[in-house]
Amino acid sequence: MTHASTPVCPDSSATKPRRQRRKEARPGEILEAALEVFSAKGFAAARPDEIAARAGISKGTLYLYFPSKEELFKAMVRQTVLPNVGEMERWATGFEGSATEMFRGLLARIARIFSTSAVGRMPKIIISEATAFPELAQFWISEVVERAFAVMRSILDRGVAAGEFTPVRAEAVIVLFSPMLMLALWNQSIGPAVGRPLDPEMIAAEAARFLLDGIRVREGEG
Amino acid sequence: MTHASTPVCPDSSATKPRRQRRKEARPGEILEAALEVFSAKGFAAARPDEIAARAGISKGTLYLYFPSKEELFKAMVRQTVLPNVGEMERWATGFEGSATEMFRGLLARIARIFSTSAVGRMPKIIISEATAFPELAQFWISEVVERAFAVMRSILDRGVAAGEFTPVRAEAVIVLFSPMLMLALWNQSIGPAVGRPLDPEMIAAEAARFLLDGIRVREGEG
DNA sequence: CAACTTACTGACTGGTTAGTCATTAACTTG
DNA sequence: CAAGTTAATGACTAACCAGTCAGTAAGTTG
Repeated sequence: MTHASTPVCPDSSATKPRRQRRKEARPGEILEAALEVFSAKGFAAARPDEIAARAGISKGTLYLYFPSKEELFKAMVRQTVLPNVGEMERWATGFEGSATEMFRGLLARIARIFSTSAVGRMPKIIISEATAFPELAQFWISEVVERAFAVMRSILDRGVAAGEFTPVRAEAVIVLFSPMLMLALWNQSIGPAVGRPLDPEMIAAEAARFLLDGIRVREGEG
Repeated sequence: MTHASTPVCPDSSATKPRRQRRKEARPGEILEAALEVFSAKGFAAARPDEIAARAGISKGTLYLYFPSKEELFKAMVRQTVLPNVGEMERWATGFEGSATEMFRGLLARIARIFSTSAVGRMPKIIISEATAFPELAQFWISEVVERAFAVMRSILDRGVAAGEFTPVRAEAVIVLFSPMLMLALWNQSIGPAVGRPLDPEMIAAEAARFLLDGIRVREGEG
C-alpha cells in the first residue's frame, strides 16, 4: 500500500514556507506520527523516513530530536500508555461501591481505553518486540503490568474482606486480565486481517460474567 | 548473541564428507531449523542464512526445497500445528464423561501441548505477523481457530444439554480460550525477557476454576 | 573407471535502510 | 538590515539481506 503520508502538522492556509522552525511542537508531532507507523507496522518494519514524512519533517530533523529509532519507540510507548495507567489508579483509589461493581467497572474501563485510545495497540507491539528488546519488556512490566496488577489486587482484597470473593493466588491474577488482553490482541492483528473485529463492551461484559461467578462466594458457603 | 549454530543433522562419527546428498531428509531438517529460528526471531528478523546453517546446508540448498522465505514459513506453521489440532479433535470425539470434566481436560490438554511441543510458540508469531501476512491469518483462522472453537462448542452444548452449563453465546467463546492463549504469549515473549515464566498446569487449573464456576448452573437453579 | 546426472555450494547482485553531516535557510539580535 | 545562530534538509554511506546461478563434487550407470 502507498500511504499518502498526510502530515499531521496544522496550518494549511495562505503562506506556507517549505521550511519552518518550530522547536517546541516537533517532539509531540513526531511521537504522534511514530505511534501511527509503529502500530501499523511493528518496530522492525517501521521506517524512520515514513515517520518523518508523517510528521511533516525530514528524516534528519527526526534524528535531531530522538537519538535512534529505538529511543523514539520507547518515548512513544511512555507517552501513550502512562497517562492512562495513572488515570486508572486514581479511579481505583477513589472508588466507592462493592468489589463486584468495581471488578465490572475495571473491565469496562479497560475496554473503553482500548477502543478509544492508542493503548489498545500496545500489547501487540510489546509482545512482538519483547524478545528483541528485553529492556522494553522490563519497562512495560514495571510501569504497566505491575501497576495494573496492583489495582486488581486491591479489588480482590476488598472483595475477600467483604466476603464477596474467595481468595485468589497472586500468580493467577493474569488470568483475570486475559480476556481483555486477548480482545486488544485480536482486534489489532488477526481480527482486522480476516474482517472479524470483537465488540469491546460485549467482551468486557461476558468476561466479567464468567470470571465473577467464579470468584464469588456461592450461596450457602463461608 | 552469537548462536553457535549447531546443525541438526545426525552422524558425527568417523567419515564425514563436507557435502552429502540426502534429498529425502532435507525438507524435514529445514522445517525443524525454520521453527527454531522463526520462533526465536519472528518472521522479519529471521535470516534464511541462519536457517540453512542450522539445518546443516547452504542457503542455495534451502532455496532448492522452498521457493521463498514466506513459503517456508507457511510450511513450518502447517507442519507444527495441524497434527496437534487433529489429535485434539479425536480426543474430543471419543471423550466419555461430564462436560465439566471435559472442559478441565481441554484446558489441561492445551497447557500440555503448549509446553511440550512447538505449538506454544505459534500464537506469538501469528499475532505478530498477521497484519503483514493476512493470508497467514486466514489460514490460521480456518485451520486452527475454527476447529478449536468447534471443539469448545461441542463441550458447551454437551454441558447445556446435561444441565451443567448455562448457555454461552458464540462470540464469547474466545473468552474461554483467552487464559491459555495468554499463557502461551506470556511465556514466549514478556516472560522470558523478564525471567518470570508462568506454570502451564497452574494456569490451566486456575482458569478452569474461574471459568467453570461461571458457566456452571449454581445449586438451586434450573 | 569414464561419462553422466544432479544435489549442493557460496560468491554475487540488486535493493533496502538506519543513521550522518555538509549545506541551506529561517529566525534573532545589535 | 547585516551578521550571527541554529533548525532543518536530503544526498550520502556503510551495512545488511533475500534470492540467483555458474560452478563443484557426490553418487550412479554402462
